[in-house]
Amino acid sequence: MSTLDPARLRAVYEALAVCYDTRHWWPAETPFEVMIGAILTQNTAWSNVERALANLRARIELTAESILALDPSQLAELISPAGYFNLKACRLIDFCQFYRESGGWAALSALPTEVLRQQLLSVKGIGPETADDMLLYAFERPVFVIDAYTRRILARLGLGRGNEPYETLRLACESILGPDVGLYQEYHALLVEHAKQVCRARPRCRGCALNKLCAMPGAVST
DNA sequence: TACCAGGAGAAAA
DNA sequence: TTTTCTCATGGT
Repeated sequence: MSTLDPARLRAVYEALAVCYDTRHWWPAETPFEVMIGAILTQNTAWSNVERALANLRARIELTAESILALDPSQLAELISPAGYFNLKACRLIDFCQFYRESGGWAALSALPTEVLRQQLLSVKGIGPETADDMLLYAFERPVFVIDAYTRRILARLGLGRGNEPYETLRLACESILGPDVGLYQEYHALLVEHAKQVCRARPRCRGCALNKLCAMPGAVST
């Protein structure tokens, strides 16, 4: 059972929206590049992912065929700034094989959202968060992304326990906010930006965009 | 030097 | 079913 309060969930968005500029938050030239970035950014700061993407762009055109044409060790070397390079090289290859065998962008983007989500999740190395990043930012489907920042901030505000199953939290947020791709993209970006810029340095959110919400009943003041 | 970052999968308990 | 471990570089 979710403890999400609809009014407070919307208030969080409104409070953050006036504080951060998240335009071009997921910078990419193509949807495929978004998907590659989603894999590379697993447990990795975006600044390091940018270096890896720059290395790839300097060497090849960012397509599934070009990545599959690379030698795995060569691919690992190019993406090394993003960390876990051997692991992520395998994941990129697995994903590119899936992408090509599924018929590429045209075929995948024609699938219903839930079917597409299950297909993405069937690829080794793509978990719920990575799949939902792809669905929201590449395929522009109304899927709310739950990441560690989202859990942390919502739990701190008393909008959850912080340990709910991924699907429980995602469906609860989607139910409250309604299917709105633009809102989901913006909300996720705002939560990440807020967590990066304020909450990490100030665990109690004092003086931050969510100051008033942190003081409301149910919020965690640790 | 230690910790964290836009996770996921496998192994162990 | 839940928890722990592994993968690894770069910034603070």
